[in-house]
Amino acid sequence: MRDATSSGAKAALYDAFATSGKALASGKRLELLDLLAQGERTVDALAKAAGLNLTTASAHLQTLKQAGFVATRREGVRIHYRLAGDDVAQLFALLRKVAEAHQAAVPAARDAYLGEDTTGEMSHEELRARVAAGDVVVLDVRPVEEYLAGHIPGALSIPVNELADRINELPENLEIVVYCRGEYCVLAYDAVRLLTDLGRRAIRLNDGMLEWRLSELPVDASDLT
Amino acid sequence: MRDATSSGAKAALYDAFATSGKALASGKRLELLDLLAQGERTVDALAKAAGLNLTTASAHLQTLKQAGFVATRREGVRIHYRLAGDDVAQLFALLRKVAEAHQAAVPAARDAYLGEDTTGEMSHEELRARVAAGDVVVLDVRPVEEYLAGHIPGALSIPVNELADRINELPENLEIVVYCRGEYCVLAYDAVRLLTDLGRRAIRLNDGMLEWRLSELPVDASDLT
DNA sequence: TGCTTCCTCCAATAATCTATGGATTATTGT
DNA sequence: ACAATAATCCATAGATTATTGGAGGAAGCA
Repeated sequence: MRDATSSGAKAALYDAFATSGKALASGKRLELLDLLAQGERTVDALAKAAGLNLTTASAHLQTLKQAGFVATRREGVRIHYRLAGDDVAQLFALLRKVAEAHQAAVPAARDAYLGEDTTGEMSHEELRARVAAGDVVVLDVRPVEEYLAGHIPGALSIPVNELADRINELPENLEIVVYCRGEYCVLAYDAVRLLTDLGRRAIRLNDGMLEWRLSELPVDASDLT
Repeated sequence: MRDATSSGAKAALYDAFATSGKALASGKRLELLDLLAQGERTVDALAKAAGLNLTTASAHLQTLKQAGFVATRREGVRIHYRLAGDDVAQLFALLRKVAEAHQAAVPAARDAYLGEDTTGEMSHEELRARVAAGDVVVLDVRPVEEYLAGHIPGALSIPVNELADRINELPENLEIVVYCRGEYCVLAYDAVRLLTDLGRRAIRLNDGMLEWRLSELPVDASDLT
């Protein structure tokens, strides 16, 4: 008797966990999570950033909401989505880490997407020392809205697509430490390649904003216009 | 040009992560992961323990293998599956934690499955003190093969379904601290209810074997026959 | 009130996933 | 070589999910 009841309850519990698992079961949704880890966004902005039809993006967001991974906030006519908590970002980061560690296809796909890294990378410990020494400048190459939502204190903001035009904003004599969203974000790779092609000394930061936040390192949020 | 290439590569990378996400997208697979977190098992044993058709279990295990979550070892005619690493157990545990924190359905499903907890639970810190004081006995109520694959040092093994018959193996004067697989494992709940009904003092350990391992607490493995 | 914008809901189709029985492969024992 | 056992592979029916266009609901503004 109890067995019959409890076996249904057992399946219900595992299925509830699986509801959250399902949220991680689509590349598009993971892309949305990656964007949301940078800060809150409207549905429309998310759809554009992820290259999705508005309706499709909305549907994926509903799936994420069912899993409890995102929360919403209405502001006038638009609805802002955000991650429901740091633990969600942590789960997302761990999924990627485990996938990279155990799934042969990931390193290959990673290299194909990010391209070669000719310069290596710098740890945040080293960055702190070099910043203290006045030796480097930190550059955030994400879209401005993500910079505004939270960035490394003291970092300059030049989105990678404006970098060629605005390179004169960067001091010529310092090494440039570039970061973007996270470990698998292509922007910093592209930026470092561009900067070195233009004769600057540039290196990627080991962490993107995602890892930086999860390490509980300090974050500045601007409310610049 | 690079954009066209890289957008395909981008999707490929996210889809590779999603392959691992998909492994978490079915209640049955999560149940298999839960079992595998206790130690390696053959396909047949897993199928029986999870109440699955052998073919279905095999198919789910292939999905887990594709995600890189499990590894196999052949021994004669049978194939033993095991988790590919501690990080997989960690991911599984975090998924459950995040789901419970953010998904309203989980606490309800949890209570429906586990039943009421009338006694509360004991932390592993407290357990250590009580064991040192010779105040308690630790009881593992999982199936014997899981006990053999790894258990808390000094714990007795009486599977919950044999508990009523073998209760005389437990000292009468000590409080009994019961544990099983993990936070959502019903065995310890059932055992504590049974023991208290039979007039013993019994309490659940806060951790199951999953959490115990992940906390890097000491584990004994027997090679009893 | 009517119009616009942003988003969600609904319906339909295509694609994918789950579960299962039967066939196939790998290994062991006779 | 043959039979037996354990597991995977294959084909398929049924269920679930993804995507999209269009309708509908909620604010805000004229």
